[in-house]
Amino acid sequence: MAVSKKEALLQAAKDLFGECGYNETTFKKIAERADVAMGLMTHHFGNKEKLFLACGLDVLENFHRKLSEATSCAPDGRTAIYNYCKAYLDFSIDPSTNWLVLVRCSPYSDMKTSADRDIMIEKFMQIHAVLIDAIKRGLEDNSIAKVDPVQTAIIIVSLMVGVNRTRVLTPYAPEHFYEEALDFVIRAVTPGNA
Amino acid sequence: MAVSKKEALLQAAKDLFGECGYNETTFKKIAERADVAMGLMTHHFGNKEKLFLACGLDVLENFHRKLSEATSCAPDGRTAIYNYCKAYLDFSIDPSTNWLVLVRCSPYSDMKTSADRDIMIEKFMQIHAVLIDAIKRGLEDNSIAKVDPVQTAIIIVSLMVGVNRTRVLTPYAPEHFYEEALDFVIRAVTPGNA
Amino acid sequence: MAVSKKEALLQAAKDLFGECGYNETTFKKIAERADVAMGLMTHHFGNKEKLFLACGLDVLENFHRKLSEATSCAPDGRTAIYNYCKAYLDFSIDPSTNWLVLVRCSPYSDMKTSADRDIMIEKFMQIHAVLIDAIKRGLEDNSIAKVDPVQTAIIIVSLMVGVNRTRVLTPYAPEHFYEEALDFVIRAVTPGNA
Amino acid sequence: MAVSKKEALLQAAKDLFGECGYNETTFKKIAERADVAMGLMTHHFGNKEKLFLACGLDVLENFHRKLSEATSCAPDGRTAIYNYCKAYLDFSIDPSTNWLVLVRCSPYSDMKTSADRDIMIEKFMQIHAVLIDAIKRGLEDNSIAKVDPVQTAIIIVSLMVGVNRTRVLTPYAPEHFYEEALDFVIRAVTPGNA
DNA sequence: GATGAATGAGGCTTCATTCAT
DNA sequence: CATGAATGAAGCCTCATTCAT
Repeated sequence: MAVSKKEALLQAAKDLFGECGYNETTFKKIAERADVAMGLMTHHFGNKEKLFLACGLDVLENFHRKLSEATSCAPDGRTAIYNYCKAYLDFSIDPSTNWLVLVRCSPYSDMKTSADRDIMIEKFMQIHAVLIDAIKRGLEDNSIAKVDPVQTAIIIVSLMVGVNRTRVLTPYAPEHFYEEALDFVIRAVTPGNA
Repeated sequence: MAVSKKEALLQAAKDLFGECGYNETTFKKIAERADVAMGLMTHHFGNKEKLFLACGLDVLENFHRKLSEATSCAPDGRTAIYNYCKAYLDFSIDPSTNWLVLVRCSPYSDMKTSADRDIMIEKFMQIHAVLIDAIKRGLEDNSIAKVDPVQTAIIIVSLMVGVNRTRVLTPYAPEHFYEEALDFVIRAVTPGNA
Repeated sequence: MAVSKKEALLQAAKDLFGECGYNETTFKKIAERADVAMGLMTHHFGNKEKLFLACGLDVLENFHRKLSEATSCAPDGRTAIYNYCKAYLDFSIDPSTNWLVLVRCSPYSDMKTSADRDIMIEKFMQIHAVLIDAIKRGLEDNSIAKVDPVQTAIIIVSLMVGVNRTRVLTPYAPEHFYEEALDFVIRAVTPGNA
Repeated sequence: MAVSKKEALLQAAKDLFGECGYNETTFKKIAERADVAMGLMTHHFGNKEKLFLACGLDVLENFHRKLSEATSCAPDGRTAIYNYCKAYLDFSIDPSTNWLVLVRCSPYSDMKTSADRDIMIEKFMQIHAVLIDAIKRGLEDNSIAKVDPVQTAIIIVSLMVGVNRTRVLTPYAPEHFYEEALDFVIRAVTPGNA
């Protein structure tokens, strides 16, 4: 068998959570798409929330890797920030990443078990950490203005969250919206602008 | 009776949609909190989605009014933009506004009827329009840099969306986060920074 | 309507719990026998355990009334004890009393919620109390031997439990088994036998 | 390996049937406690009911042996009866005997296959037979009153059933309850009391 | 307008049992 | 003998919605 049934299940779940959101994604839909029995889900993942957690973490891990790669190859801090944002936005519109899982489902609302939520929160922290490092690097090599790394990182990530939601959830995003957003970020951190 | 049963119902619904999200908010919970019969819900509002629509529009109308007031009293365009963002963020953390209705429930996921969704989208457009006007004013009175009003408005709103989600849904927001975000916006539109 | 649907539901549940035991009695079976929708069960009784509690208490209340009547009309304590045991055994083989609910289902095993179990335990205590009072009466009017009323009551009830189970659950009970059991009890409490 | 996997399975099953009852005891729980694979269950025992039968018979065989030993060493019939009851009650509160298997699970409700049930019933008959023999012995050596051996045996066993249930399932049993019950039995069979 | 009993489809989950390895 | 992934029927319960009063 090319992929195990467990993998097929996880992929089907990622697809459906991203397409339909948490509540509209039913065990039946997942089982049908993965072509396995319904009971296999609780067998492998325990329950719906744990399955969602597995999906979310899977996406976040790939995301984290992409962001790390993008920043580590940058020649300076400012470029690292740019690369981070670019990688973020690219990832968010690449259908193969199942990014929508994290947009259509809310780790903060759909996960009722606080232990599971904490795992997710921890993973998100790592995403922030990559950007914080990039900003610190920029401060050291003087490629960006003097800003507070943590505050700035969270604002930039928030901007990414916002523009991404605007693009994938609403009809308001104009052409070249992502490019503009990248400009906006760089403008805000470039020395001489503060 | 001070408030009509219909009003009590709408208020209970706004509270619960904001607290629990769309799916976890049931007719029974709403009826109990409003202390009315379940059947009164469909009687007055038709169905759950229409009730949610009524809640969302109610919040959005108050939101729109607040934003309009905030921009109209500004002495110049740049201040209008600042006031807009300030009013946005203030509104979002004022419990009496039931803002969470729009955060915990997604007009894009929870509303299955496209007609209802269109009404909501139209209302959101008006929110954007207020900021676009403020930016145009800033371009005319030269209080801001030369930017594309629509692009910039959507990016700023996206930033508001992002920082708001960070603040009300996650544990990542540091102290003075909203103030920093306001600075970030002003920095990005002030002439000489572009 | 002669009987309300809620009453029909309770009766069907009593019948089925007695016939099939707790686990083999399903919502579907009950709903079908009562000819109502499945959802009406949780609407009226909350959940399966609460429904079972309602059944058990209903049977126990009738039981308690029968035992009280039987003892109160006795001319002396010894007869009161006899009447109690007779009423107990008669009740246990009268199909219209739904006694089997308490034999086929175990209030001690099938009720997972301790609050519910406590309610049941309390009700059983009242059953014991009736016999304790009869024994005390016998001690006062000297119609029985000097025995400890509580100890003796619990042993007699235990005997009732045992002979009842033997009769309704096993194939071992010979003819006139209940009469023999009554003799056995009276023999053990009659003065001059101790 | 000290114990075979089959033995480990049987022991785990006896423990769990006694702790949780028939329905709450799942193959998964048993397999986990015995630390063997689930599939080994059906492999060795066929199905759940057969496994339960094996557990019940195992307990009953030990029980039968204990009762036989207790009566055979008695100097007279009355003592044999006493020893029987004492052994019964001692067995019922010795955790190592897994007696609870026969209390928490009902051979009459939980075994749907009548063939299996018949095997169990037959085994229970042997339990009765031991007491019937003791009573007959008492009639022969005049250590007890003139009673019908079968009737009396079944009543005494019923009493054992009842007091045992009172002790292990309910909170009603007072101190020295078992001693009192033994007295009660002896009082009822001692000559001069009838 | 107002009530809440009644409906029934559908969701998540459990679990004995099978079977390929 | 041993494993545990896989199955699928069935259970309990939820809940928006209807309707007679």
